[in-house]
Amino acid sequence: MPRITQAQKERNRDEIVRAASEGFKRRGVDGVGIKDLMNTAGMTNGGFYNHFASKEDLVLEVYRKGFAESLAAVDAIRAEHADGAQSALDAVIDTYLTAAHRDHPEAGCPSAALPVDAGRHGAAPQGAYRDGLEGYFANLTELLVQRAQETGTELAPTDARQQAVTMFTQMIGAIVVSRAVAEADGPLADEVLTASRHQLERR
Amino acid sequence: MPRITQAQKERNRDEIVRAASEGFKRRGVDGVGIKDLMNTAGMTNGGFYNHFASKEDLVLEVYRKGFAESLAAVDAIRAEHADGAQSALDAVIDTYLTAAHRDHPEAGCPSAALPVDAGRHGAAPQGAYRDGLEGYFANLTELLVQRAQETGTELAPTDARQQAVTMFTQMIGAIVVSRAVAEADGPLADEVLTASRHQLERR
DNA sequence: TGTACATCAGTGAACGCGCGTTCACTGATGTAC
DNA sequence: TGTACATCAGTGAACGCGCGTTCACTGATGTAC
Repeated sequence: MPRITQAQKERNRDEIVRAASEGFKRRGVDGVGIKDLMNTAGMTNGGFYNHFASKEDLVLEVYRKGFAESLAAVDAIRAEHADGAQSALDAVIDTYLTAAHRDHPEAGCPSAALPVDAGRHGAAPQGAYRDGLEGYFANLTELLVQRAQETGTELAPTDARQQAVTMFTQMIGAIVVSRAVAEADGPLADEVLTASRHQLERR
Repeated sequence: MPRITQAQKERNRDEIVRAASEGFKRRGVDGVGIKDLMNTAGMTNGGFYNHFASKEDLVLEVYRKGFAESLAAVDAIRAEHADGAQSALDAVIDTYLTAAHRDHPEAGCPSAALPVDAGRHGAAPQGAYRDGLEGYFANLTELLVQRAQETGTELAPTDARQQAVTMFTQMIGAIVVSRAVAEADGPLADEVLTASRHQLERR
């Protein structure tokens, strides 16, 4: 059957990255093998190395692409809520801290799905994680500053930054913990999410 | 050389659990093999099954014992700071959100080291994680109620509980994220910890 | 207390298995004329 | 535009390796008398 079109090759590559992104976020980097990945993408194991030098190579690309998509989603929310920073912030929080996000890590934020993996894998993925995290912090800092301007409140830039950092790490913590107990204790998992949502929106 | 004393057998078993606890918290459950574990504990691989039916069995015991120790440490802090709930709370926060805790997961809290592993492993470890988490929530709720009484502040029990939940999930989030970027960006990792520490102590 | 023997904790090689990676092979694509 | 051939993406078996687990073996411990 092969060889195939160059356009098809590109589509295949995208399919591998998509399968890897979902698999890694759901089961962890070590929880998904090349064979699984390639089968999910509609191919067999051997072809993998026509696209990537190694699994680690793919991991790096997944981190990069995952954060780019995730940050694009935040930008989309901001665009939808152009009426004010407050409603944009609430929308980000409400979108992030949902049972849907908890139950579908494969479609969710890499920050929440891969923090422990990032700490354990090589330097390159960790750098990508760092960059993505900074993107979130910067985004949220902007929104906090904007909100302060809109309401005429005083807010020093360093305070805005600090609030953004605590806000996002709290959101990550809530999702991670909620996922950890989701199967064992659904109500507790829900409580963790709603508690953080209420507390963050009351600020 | 074998057979050995019953007391020695018990000591060997403890040594395996200790090695496993440190290994699992540092490298994840899948990151440490039986051979590693047994060598660290001063034995060879085969003897493992004189103590445990399977690796999963050991995992469960590590979760249980890890949380028990971790909660005992919180109790010790409370005992040391009998002068007031405020100082006890601050001491818990200050102990939890340190670079030392971030850099030494093997000696730290299982809640922060294993949340993602817990979400992915069997039902039994997840139940142990849930129980440990509830222990922390209950402990912090008590401290918050006590503080309210001491300062004569109004605090509904449900509010105390919610504050305890957000407090602890935020602490977990801060440690997890700080660890994720520690090697790639030390200053950012420190910022994450101090931001949460300041925000939690200002409440 | 002393002796004879059954028990069983630790040993380390071996098991089957799945992993990441390699490789000879294939045949349709892309290219040169 | 048509033909001849080099390219190379996908195939799937095979590689070495480390995993969790099993097992025959060992010899000191614990026990029965």
